[in-house]
Amino acid sequence: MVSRVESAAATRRALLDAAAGLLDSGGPGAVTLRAVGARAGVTRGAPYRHFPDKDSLLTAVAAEALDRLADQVQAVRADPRLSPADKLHMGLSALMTVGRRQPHLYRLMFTHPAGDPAAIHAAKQAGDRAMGEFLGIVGGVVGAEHTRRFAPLLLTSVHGITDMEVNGHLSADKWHITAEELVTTLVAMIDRQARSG
Amino acid sequence: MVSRVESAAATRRALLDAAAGLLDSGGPGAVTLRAVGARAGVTRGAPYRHFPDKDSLLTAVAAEALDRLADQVQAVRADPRLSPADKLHMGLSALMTVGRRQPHLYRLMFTHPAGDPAAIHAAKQAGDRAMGEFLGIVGGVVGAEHTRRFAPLLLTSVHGITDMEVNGHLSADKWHITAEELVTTLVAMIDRQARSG
DNA sequence: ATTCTCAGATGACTTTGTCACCTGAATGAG
DNA sequence: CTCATTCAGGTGACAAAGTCATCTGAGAAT
Repeated sequence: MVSRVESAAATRRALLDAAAGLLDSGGPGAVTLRAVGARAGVTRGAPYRHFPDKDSLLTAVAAEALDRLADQVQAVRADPRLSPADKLHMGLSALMTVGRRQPHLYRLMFTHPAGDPAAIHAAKQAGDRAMGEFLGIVGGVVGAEHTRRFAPLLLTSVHGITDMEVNGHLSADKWHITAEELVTTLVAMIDRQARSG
Repeated sequence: MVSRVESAAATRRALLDAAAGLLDSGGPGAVTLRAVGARAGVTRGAPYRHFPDKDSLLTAVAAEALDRLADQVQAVRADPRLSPADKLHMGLSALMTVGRRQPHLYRLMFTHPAGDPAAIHAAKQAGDRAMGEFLGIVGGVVGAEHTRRFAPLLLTSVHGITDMEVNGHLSADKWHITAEELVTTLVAMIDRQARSG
């Protein structure tokens, strides 16, 4: 026996999963409310019982992805078995992995959120949390006094590297370098800079 | 008296300008073929005489923007009055300026091009040219032997900084740092690194 | 037991991309 | 100069998709 709220929660979950699945497999163009509904086992109008509009649904998907990322980074940060350098590497890898495995979702995560204010706020909240976790990890490597300067640089740069790769602008043919090499170089440079002055 | 080809070329030009204008002022959602046609002084079906589909039109807009960027960077690179450091600064500024003044266009430029193969090819071509100019400028600063390593890093990083700023993920409130500071730090680091090791 | 609430279904409207077809003017052959 | 041709552009039509008004039936509250 399923209570009404349980059923509603399950549908909401199914809608989010359906939207994320369609986004992954077919890109933004494949995410239609009709397809989302069908995949979630409901009809085209049902999503409006859970989200004010399509944008809000997409933004909720982005918020969940950012939350998952924040969780991952938090877990890495809290793992006492890892060295600060390893934490940094794993944290950055987590970000790049999203870009590689779910390029459309990655784009959604870093696009200005749209939809109703509540959804937008949730996405920003999740993004801020993810960023906060990254800041903590970077701080463990370069020291608190350098965090303000280097953490944002590291994050934006790795995002740029990932974004360019995701969009096919990092073809190995022409650049003769991989995303990993770029990140390694960057981290080494920042590490050295923070150490020496 | 306007020959037929002149008229057609003018319409094509008007369509591209209209699409770019709508993109700038209203975002991707405002770019409908009907609106583009109206703004260009033709009707909804006319664009199909010049572009196979909407994606190809957008890709052509992106290609032109990339070409303009390449021209700008080329001009900077060729200016004998500028020092290598100034060229680098101006080249990177040109990129960031596009992001700030035309955020939607900027996104379009760095998104995987869609549409018919010819349009896609043109966009890639323009992108490659812009990249080549940047490579040249960076090479003038860090030396040819370091270009392969640092030019892509610089470009992807500055793109990431710009993209994050454009999408509102660089709020000064939380990061306590500006895009300019990030770029300055990055350039200084790379410069130092290339000089010493 | 009755009424209420709300998730979900359905029909309808609007916008938009796209295509088939039509039209008139510039062009090129004779 | 005349006429057939080519092609940019207009028009009608259709399907897909977002959105809303309305309806319905099953759980929840009284």
